[in-house]
Parts: sequence; C-alpha cells; structure tokens
Amino acid sequence: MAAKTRPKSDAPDASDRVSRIREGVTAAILEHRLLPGTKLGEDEIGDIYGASRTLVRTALQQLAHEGIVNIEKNRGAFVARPTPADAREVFEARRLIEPAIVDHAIDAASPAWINRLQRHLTEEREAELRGDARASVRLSGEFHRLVAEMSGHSIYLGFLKELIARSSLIILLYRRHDTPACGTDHHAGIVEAIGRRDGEAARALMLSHLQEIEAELFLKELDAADRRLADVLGA
Amino acid sequence: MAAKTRPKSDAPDASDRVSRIREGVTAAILEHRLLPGTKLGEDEIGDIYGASRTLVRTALQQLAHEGIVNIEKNRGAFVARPTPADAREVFEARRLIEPAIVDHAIDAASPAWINRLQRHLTEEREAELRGDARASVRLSGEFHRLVAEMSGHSIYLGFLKELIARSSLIILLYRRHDTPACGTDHHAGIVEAIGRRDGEAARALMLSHLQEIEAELFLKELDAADRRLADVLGA
DNA sequence: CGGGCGAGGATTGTATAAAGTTTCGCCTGT
DNA sequence: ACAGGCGAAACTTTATACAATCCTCGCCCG
Repeated sequence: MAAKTRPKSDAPDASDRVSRIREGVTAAILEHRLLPGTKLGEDEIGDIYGASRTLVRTALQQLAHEGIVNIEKNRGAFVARPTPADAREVFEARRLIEPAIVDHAIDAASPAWINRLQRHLTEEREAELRGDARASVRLSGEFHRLVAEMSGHSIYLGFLKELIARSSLIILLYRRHDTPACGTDHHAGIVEAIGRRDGEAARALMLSHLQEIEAELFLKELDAADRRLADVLGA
Repeated sequence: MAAKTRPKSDAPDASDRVSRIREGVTAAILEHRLLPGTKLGEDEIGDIYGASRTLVRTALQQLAHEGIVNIEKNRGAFVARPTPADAREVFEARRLIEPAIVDHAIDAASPAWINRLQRHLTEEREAELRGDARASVRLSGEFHRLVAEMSGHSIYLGFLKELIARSSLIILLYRRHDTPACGTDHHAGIVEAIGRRDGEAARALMLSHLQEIEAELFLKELDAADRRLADVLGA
C-alpha cells in the first residue's frame, strides 16, 4: 500500500500482539481445528494469549472483516459458517482472480521464486505422505497464497487471503468424504507451467484445479431442520 | 454472508454509532472533502460524532482494513495516499471484477432495478448540470456500487466497495485537470446494454469506461521533492 | 547564529471498571 | 407435571483512567 515503510495492521509483524492473536486464530481455522459455529469468547482467547480483551477484540474485528468470523451483537464472535450460496460466490471469485494472479506470477518468476514454490511442493507431499491432514489442508491453501505473493499484486493478495480462509471453512463443511488425495499434483503442474512461462497453460491448470475442488463439494443446505427454521423465522 | 439475518459490521445499519462514524468519514472521502494525508485524530472525530474514543477507534480500524485510511503506530490515522503503483493495481482489479459483476447484474435485471439505475442516472445528470462537483464524484462512484448490489454477489460487492473508495482517492490525486465531463454518458450506455440483456456489450462498455477513467490519470509520482526523499530515506 | 538536547504537552496504546443485554436455571402457579 | 416468568450469572459493549510514545518548542552549548 501507500506505506511500504510502515508495518500496517495487516503486516506479518509478529511482534505485534494483535497480529499474533489474529494469526493464531486464523491458523487454527485454516487447519480445521476450529469448527464453524465455535464460539470465540473474549476472555477465553485473552487467557490463551495472555492479552487483555481490548486486544482480543480488535483481532476478532479484523477477522470479522475478513469474513471468517461473525460478530453477533451482544452475543459474541463465532467462527463463520458459510452457506452454500457463499461457497459458490467464493469459488466464482477465485476462478476469476487466480488466473489473473498466475499471469502476474509468471511475469515475476525468478529462479528464487520457482525454488520457493518447489520447496513448498515437497512440504505438501511430505505432509500428505505422513498422513498429516491438518498440515495438508493448511499447506494446500498456502500454495495459493504463495503464488499471490509472488505476483506482487497486493490487492489481489489481500482479496485472495480472504477467499482462501473462507474456502477452508467451506471445504470443511461441504467436502464429500469420498474424495481421496487433493491437488498436490495439480499444484505441481501449475508450478511447472509457471516455470515454463506458459501463461495459457498455467491459467488453464489453475482454473481446472479450482473447478475440481468445487466439484468435490456437496453444496446443499446442512442441518436442514434448524437451518430452515432460522431462515424462515429470522428477521 | 452466513448470516443474512444479522446486521454485520459491514451492514448499512445506521442505528449503530460505529457505522455512523465510518460512513460519515467514508462519505467525506468519497466527496473529496477529506484530502489524502489528512490526519484523523481520535479526539477530534470523537467530539464531532459525540462518541468515545473506543468507538472512533474501531471505526478507524475498519476503514484501515478497507484501505482508505492508514494507521501508523503511535502516530494516528491518516487518509490514505495511494501511490501510482496502487492506482494501477486498483484499476486492474476493477477491470477484472466489474465485467463479471455486470454479467450477474444482467441476470438479476428486473424492471424495478432498471428503474433504479435510471433514476440514478438522472441524479448524476442533475448534479453535473448544476455543477456540483462533490455530488458528481460521489454519484459516479455510487453508480458502480449500485450495479454491484444489483448483481447480488456479496463478495464482489465487498471487494468493489473497497476499490471504489480507493479509486476516489486516486482520482483526486492523479486526475488530469483538463478532462471535462466524466462518464455519465458511459453509465447511460451501460444501463442501456443491461436493459437489453446484452452481456457482450455491457461488459465491453464497462471495460472501456474503466479504461477511459484510468487513461485520464497521470500516474507519476507527486510531490517529487519530499516524495523522493521519503522513498529514498524512509526505512 | 546554528544545531543538538531535553522537558513539557499532546496523542495514541492498553487495561480496567461500569453499564447493558442475553442466557439459563429455578421456582411458582395452574 | 409442565408452562411461564422471575432473577442471577456470564458475557459483551462502552466509557474512562492510566501508561507509553512521539512531537514540539525552548534552552543551552559550540
């Protein structure tokens, strides 16, 4: 943004206590350790991170703005619970943005970056090999963030961070349980196309990768019983 | 969002005092009444809106997350000052997203919506006719937001709100002063194409509209003197 | 007379306390 | 036995007080 010199609220500045809280909660959500609907009490989190409620509150507000936490007035903060409609919107947005990101990534592709991506791929493979589902899902999302960082497009990066976090919740809620290994192979193909500077192929691979993820979802209303009631009766 | 029933932090719920502050400041920025770099003191704003610093602070944090305010640690909040690089990113993102929004808007086009758009066009023309520059620039941005609302795509809407606000700052900073009437005619053409349900034409018109706005900008570093110094010397 | 230094004032960051709202258990009345 | 209401506890919201940091301005020294 305008101030590259200042560690903005969004910066990965770990010395900031608010950032630590936000990143801790985000990581927990990305690793599927926090389930949708979970209450995030201020005291509770404050005790965990040794911070006062003031700081916890600002962290939660930031997460709310990112769409992975819902703050309900006088009731508190809860891990968001995306609806099927939300899911479709998120993936449509990703199908639109990520090919554009890949294009920029190719422009910025340097040996150092390619190396970084390949190191990430091995990390993904290792996690998958050892059956670490939590690391797998986290790394899978991080791959996309890495490509966005590589693109150097800070606005796309910001948007995508939001979309990835929400995608994680969506996958947790709606993924069919019968689908085995996820897209590490896809990721490898994308890296390879980026390395070749083949924009056409890279965009196409990214697109089909996202389509495949979405195709693995079962986007039907869950908890039909109380969900219906909430929708029918709610304001 | 997951909770259509709850007025989220982002909702246009005017009864909320934080929202009032946020919307007041946003409006001032959109109308070019607050200039980039202006300091937004907490006490100052608190006095204006009769709110304690706690509420002002959360409003400012939300605005910072939207990218129209920069919060510098221990120094306060300032109206953002997008760089030319930021400007290019913002308009690239708009060129990507808004055609997609227009597509959805066509799907949702009803007589009521078309009517709403046309009423907006007359408002724009009236403001332009009476030479009200502030209303003009505000309504010009609102047109795009209106189309996004019409699309029913809440994620695109959220992204675009951010992009519009930043665009307003960018136009204020970088617009060539020799350009006369802005794009009310363009807007009319877009509405007409939407009314015809002609997606091809509507997308093309939106794209060329955005390109024209961007072409009217002079994206060179301003304040070469202290700007250069700040970039060279600043951390 | 210019530049460094330091105290004072102002402003932000953080914590804590007061106020308001919701929730849940319990108790009463039918 | 059960529905409904009352009340206390827990939590969020808001305000205020305190601490830390930064900026300004004047003073002193070279």
